[in-house]
Amino acid sequence: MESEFKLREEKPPAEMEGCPMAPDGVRRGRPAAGQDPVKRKQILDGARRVFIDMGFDAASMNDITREAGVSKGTIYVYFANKEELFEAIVEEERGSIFNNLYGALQSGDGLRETLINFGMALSFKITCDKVISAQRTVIGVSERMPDLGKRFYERGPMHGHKIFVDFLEAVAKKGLLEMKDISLAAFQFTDLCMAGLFRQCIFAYRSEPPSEEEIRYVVSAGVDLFLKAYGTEKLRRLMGAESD
Amino acid sequence: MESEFKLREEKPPAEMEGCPMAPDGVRRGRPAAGQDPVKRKQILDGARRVFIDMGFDAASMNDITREAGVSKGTIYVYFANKEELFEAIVEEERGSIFNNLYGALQSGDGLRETLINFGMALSFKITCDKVISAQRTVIGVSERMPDLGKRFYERGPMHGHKIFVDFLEAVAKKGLLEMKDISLAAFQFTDLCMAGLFRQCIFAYRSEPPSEEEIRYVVSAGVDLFLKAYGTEKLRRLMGAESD
Amino acid sequence: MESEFKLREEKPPAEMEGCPMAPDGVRRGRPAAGQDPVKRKQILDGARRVFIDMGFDAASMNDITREAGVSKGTIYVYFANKEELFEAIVEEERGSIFNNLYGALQSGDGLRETLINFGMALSFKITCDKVISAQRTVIGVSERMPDLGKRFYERGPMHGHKIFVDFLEAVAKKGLLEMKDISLAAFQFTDLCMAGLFRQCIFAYRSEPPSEEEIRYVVSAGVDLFLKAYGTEKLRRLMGAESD
Amino acid sequence: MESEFKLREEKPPAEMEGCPMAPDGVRRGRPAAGQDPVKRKQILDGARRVFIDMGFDAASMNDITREAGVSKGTIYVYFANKEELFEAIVEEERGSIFNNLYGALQSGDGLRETLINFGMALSFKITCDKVISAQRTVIGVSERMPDLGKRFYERGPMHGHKIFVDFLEAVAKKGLLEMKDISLAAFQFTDLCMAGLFRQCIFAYRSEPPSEEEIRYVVSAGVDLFLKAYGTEKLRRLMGAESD
DNA sequence: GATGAATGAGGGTTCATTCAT
DNA sequence: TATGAATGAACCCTCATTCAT
Repeated sequence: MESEFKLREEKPPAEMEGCPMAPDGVRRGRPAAGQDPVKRKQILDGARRVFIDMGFDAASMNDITREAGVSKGTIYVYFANKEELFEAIVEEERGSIFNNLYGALQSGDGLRETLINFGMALSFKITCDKVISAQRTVIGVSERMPDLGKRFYERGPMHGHKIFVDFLEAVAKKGLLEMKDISLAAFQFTDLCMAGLFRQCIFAYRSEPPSEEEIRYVVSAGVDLFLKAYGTEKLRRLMGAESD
Repeated sequence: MESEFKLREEKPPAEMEGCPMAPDGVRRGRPAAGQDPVKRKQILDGARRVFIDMGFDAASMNDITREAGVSKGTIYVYFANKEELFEAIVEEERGSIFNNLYGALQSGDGLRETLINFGMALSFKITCDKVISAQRTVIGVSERMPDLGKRFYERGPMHGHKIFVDFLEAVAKKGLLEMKDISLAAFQFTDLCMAGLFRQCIFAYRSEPPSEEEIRYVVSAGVDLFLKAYGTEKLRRLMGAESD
Repeated sequence: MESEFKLREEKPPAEMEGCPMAPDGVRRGRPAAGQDPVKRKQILDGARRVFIDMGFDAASMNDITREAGVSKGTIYVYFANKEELFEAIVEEERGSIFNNLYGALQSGDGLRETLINFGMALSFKITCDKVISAQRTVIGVSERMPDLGKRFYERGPMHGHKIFVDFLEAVAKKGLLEMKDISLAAFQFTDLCMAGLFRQCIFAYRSEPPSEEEIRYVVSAGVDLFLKAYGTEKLRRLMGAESD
Repeated sequence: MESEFKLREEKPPAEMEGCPMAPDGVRRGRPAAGQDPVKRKQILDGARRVFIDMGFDAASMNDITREAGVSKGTIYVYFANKEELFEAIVEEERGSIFNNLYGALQSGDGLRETLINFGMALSFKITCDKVISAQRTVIGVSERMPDLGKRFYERGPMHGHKIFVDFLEAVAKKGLLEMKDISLAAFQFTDLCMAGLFRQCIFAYRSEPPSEEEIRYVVSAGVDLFLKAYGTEKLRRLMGAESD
């Protein structure tokens, strides 16, 4: 991503002399082959829709061409082949799903409220239609492209897991939680927040994503269970005071 | 091919009723079109390997032909088209995964031991290579064939869920557990038993399935959490006595 | 055809000993392979429907199997291959179309009436749905199987043509008609009787065969033309007397 | 391939309007998908040979590919499927057969000569090898694609029929012919001109098309019959004067 | 640099024919 | 003898990729 902008600032290679360039040194006119970020975005936007709706194999480059509104040849300038384009899409999706998912952990609210907010944000995201489709697409190819799935999980859920582990550690330090295995506790928490929901959505057992109320219900129950199991006496005192 | 004769003497499966059969009850002669269970198994076995390795779209009927060792035309005698063959595979897989998964609930053991045994059986099954591959295959098509995914979940995980709910209800009646929402508690339990594992496996973050020790560790922690949250005073007394 | 009956009377070959045979020497039970006229008829009846409805190429042996109610193998006992079966059908159809078509020429009626009756029988036959379909089927393969088309025409229309020529010759001898080229006159007559109709039907320009009134109208006009051109003074006198 | 450039400078056919075109009116660059008239012609030429030689069903797209010298995919850029390609061929053939067939009616010659010339042109055309093959092809599918056959007849023979009816009407107005039913008379005329020939050719009873002499013989006889039946006294006077 | 027409291998499916039963 | 399951070539059509324009 950065390289796009970096390249703009490099001195143009010799064969580019004669290319239109304004006196301010900013190149106008055509970007180098495969370097126009607008076109790249156009391609990715079209490809995302197609790949996520149909899956990797059922998506055809023609479909993508049509959806993106660019020519076949152009796609192959920006991406070596279907697979690389797909990988770029997956990378992008991962970002758009998991970035900004952990902000809830930084509110200064009480622990229970924070956990509920975080749990809901997580559960909402993971079970919403768009994201379920994207995950299906990734899972669908993970047998043949395990590295792709692995990278998706590593930079997505696993990255978030670490953030959450840090959060729990901080809370533990404050003496509000007591967990023998914080990483495991973190996994337990996230899975409690989606109890039953993730698999129901990913297998299309549910045709609609869970409602906000349902998510709140499941997350609340999960948080309660979590706090009952890992909350310290100190936490209980604090919360008792709070609710008074 | 030789196995044909061996198998021929087995009891014919239920769906063969109505086929020509000699008075002695042993079927003679050639089975009806699409009815030879040996050939059918051959096809299903080949197709299973191919579908589960490659996914529905990437699997070609030629691959299946080759893998099954039958001719292209023969497959179309037994199955109307690729999709029906796929559905048969999914149905079969579902059966082989989820049947006999809930026997652990019927041991007369103590509650904790029973839950651990059940949780381990479940977690083992769901995260083993074969089953992960199968689930990927189903998930991969659930966008375009939601009914297939739905049926898989309904007759697989959801069916098991109900069995487990019945179990929990019985235990609750004995006064050992106290749950406001038994169904939710059941989902929490199963997800706690696979805490983190399912998604790590399904996304190929792990290249190996979890070891028995790891599963035991996760399940034990999950059971403890569950019992701490839902166990009654009576249960605690019983367990205390037990562990003395 | 005759061989069927002949074979019945032959001494059964050695390997037939033990076959059921009544004391009167007439074999009961199974006819020799490919010799049972009932089965043959069954096959031909099924094949006729299929071939005539779909044409040679679009007809599948499976369709015929189903329509005839006999097994694939049996068909190949009676007919070496699809083409031979087709030829048998065409032969049969030819017979059923053109046999008994020339009886009208033997009525003792007056010439005009006889010609009208004959023309109508001809025109009716050639333009009725069943026969149009059959002719399309034959014409459709006449490029690739010219002999088949040739034989159809030769033994069908051409045979009838000769009968009609004989008729016209007899009439000419009676001094009622005077034709320089009787064969040409015969062709002219038959084509006048179907003026426009044949091609309209064969190309499906008409979706319905012509009605009896239409045929009568066309045939009457054709006969009038024909008689005006080839009728002698004697004929005119006779007909004048008749209509008085 | 070289011819491409030669032809490129021809006036583009009507259906090319809207294609990118330089201000000088000469189209530059590559034609749009399915729009290159050279390639289209190449495909049609190949397909025509194959379809007309083998009939619709027996013709394979591979055969056409080979005959046309273009790749399979290319055909499908120009034509949606086999049937549409076939329809295009039939349409083309119809045009090439029936266009310019009625010019003979506009010579200023005497009636008899005009009719003979027209009748011969018609008879020649309809019975020549190429056209017989084409008609067989159309007839062969008219059972399953009646609309195609209907359109062929409507825009071909039926269109010509109307032109001929107009001609006869004009002649009748001049008092040279007297026909109660001009349309029927027109059909009678055309069928007299091919008396016996059309069916003999279409059924492959004749392996060779009729010679010019034969056609002249049949047509002359047909015209004579026609004029004898429908000619007025005035016509006879005119013709008598002419032949003196 | 961008285009999209062209490619031809390979997709799912059907078919005439054979031959073990 | 009659059967119909099995065959595998060939069917129509789609596809990722290339390269002349």
